[in-house]
Amino acid sequence: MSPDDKIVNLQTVRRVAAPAGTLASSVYDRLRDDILSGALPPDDKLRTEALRERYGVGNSPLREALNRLSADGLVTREDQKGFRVAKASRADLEDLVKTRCWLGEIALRQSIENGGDDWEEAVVLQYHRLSRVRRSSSEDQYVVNFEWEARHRAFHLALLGACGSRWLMQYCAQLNDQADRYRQLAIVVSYPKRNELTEHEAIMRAATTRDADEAVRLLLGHYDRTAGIIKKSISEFGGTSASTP
Amino acid sequence: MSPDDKIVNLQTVRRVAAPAGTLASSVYDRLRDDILSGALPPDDKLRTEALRERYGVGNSPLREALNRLSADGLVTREDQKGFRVAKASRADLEDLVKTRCWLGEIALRQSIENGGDDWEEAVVLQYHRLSRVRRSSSEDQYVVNFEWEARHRAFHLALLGACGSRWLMQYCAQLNDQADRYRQLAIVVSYPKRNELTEHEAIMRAATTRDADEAVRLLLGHYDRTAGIIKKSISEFGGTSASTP
DNA sequence: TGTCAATTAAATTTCGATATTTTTAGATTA
DNA sequence: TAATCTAAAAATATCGAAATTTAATTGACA
Repeated sequence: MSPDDKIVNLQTVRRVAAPAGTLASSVYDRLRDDILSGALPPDDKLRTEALRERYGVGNSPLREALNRLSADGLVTREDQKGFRVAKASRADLEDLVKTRCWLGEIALRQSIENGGDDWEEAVVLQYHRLSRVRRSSSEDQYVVNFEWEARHRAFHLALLGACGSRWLMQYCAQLNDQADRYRQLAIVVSYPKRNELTEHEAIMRAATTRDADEAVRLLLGHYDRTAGIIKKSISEFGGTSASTP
Repeated sequence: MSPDDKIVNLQTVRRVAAPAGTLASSVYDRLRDDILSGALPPDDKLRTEALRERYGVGNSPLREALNRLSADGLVTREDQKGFRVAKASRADLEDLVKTRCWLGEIALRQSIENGGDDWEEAVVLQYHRLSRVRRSSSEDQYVVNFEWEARHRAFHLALLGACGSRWLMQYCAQLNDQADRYRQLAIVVSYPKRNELTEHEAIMRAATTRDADEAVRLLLGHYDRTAGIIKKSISEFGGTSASTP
C-alpha cells in the first residue's frame, strides 16, 4: 500500500485533456476536479511535497494553483500552516443553499426579464445537450460522468446567463460549484434515484415561457431538493476518510 | 528613526502596522491598500521586477500576493501575460452598484429580522466610532484618511452582519471594497461636499428601530448616491496615468 | 514606403535549494 | 501520571537563477 492511496483512484476519467497554457493553470484544473469530485476529501491537509509528486510539478506552480483555489473557496489557507481542502459541514451547506436561493432568484428573474432570443436559444440548447448524456458513467453503480457534470453546470449557468450582471453571475457560478462538491460527497455514500432531467425540463419550459414565478418556484425547489437529498444521505461531513483504527 | 523606513514613502500612512505573519500576506495587504487607494491606477501593468523593488521582496511572495488579489477581483491575470490592476469602467461600476443593491437589500432585511441585541449594539458602536474621525486627513484638500476608511467599512459590515450567511457577507464585503476603490478614484478628481455622516446616522437609526423598508430605502439610496457622484466626477476611467503624448 | 520574417530584448513562469516556522518525539521533573 | 521543556524532524515560506514565452526591433524584400 502506498501512502497516497486515499488520493489515487476513484477511477475518474479526466474531464478535459488539460489545454492549460501554463503549468500552474493545469495543476489548478486538476486539483479543482479532484476536490469537486470528492477525490480529495474535505479538511484534508494538502502537503506540497505529496502534491508535487502526485501532479509531477515544481513548487511554484503548485503553490500558485493552491492560492487560486483558496480564492474559489475550495481550499483554505492559514499563514505558516499551509493549505487544506475546505471543510464541509451541515451548517455550511445550509448557508450555501440559502444564499444560492437568494441569488438564484434574482438572477433568474432578471434573466427572464432581460433575456432575448439568444438567451432562450442558449437555454434550450444547453438543456438538449444535457439530455444526451447519462448521469453516471456506469449502469449499475454510480461513477462520476464528468461530461454530465460539465453540461449540468452549463445548463444552470445559461439559465441565469442574461441577468445582466457579471458580479452576480460570478457568485452564482461559485455557489453552483460549491453545491456540486457537496453533491459528489453525498453520492459517494448513496446514489439517489432521482430523475433530474424532468426537473430540468420543467425549469427550462417555465423560463422560456417567461413564467417568472413558476420558473423561480421550480428552480428554488430544485436547489432545496438537492440539498435535502445531500443532508439525508450524510450524517456529518468533513471527517477523516475512514481508516486509522 | 525607526528601522521601518521602507514603509514610509508614498506619503500615505499605512492603515495598520503590518502585523503580517508571512511576507506574502504583508505584500498582499500593501498592494491591496495601494490599489484601493488608487495609488496603482486601473489597468496598470504589474511587472514583477518593478514590484519586487517597490516592496523589497522576492519573487515568490509577490506572485502569491498577486494571485490572492486576483481572487478579490482587484487584479486580473492572463496566462503568460502577467498581472494588471483590474480595469475600471462606467459599465462595470453600474453593474457593481446594481449587484450591491440587490445583495445589500437581502442582507439588511435579514439582519433586521434576525439580529439580536448584540447586532444592534455593534451597529451603534461602529457608527459612533465612525463619527469620531474626520473624512479627510487634511482640512483644505482631500487626503485619504485610512482610519476613516477602515471604520466606514466596519460600519457597513456591521450593518449587514446579522444576515446569517457567511457567503452573502463575503460577497457584500467584496462589493464594498470594489465600491471603495471607485470612490477613491473619483475623489482624486474632485472631493465632493457631502455630509455622509448624516446619511449613516439615518441608516443606523432606521436599522436599530427595525424599520426594514425605511432602512433599505436609505441604504440603497446611499449606494446609488455614491455611484452617482462617482459617475459625475469622472468621464471615463482606466486610462493610463497621463503622460506619453 | 510598407509588410513580413528573423533576431534581439524583456517579462513571465518554473525549478532547485535555503531559511524559518511548526509539529513531533523524547526526556526530565514535579 | 501529567505537564513542561528541549532537540530532532517535517513542512512551509522564500530566494535567486534558469528556462519559456511574449513583445519589440531590426533588416530584407516587394
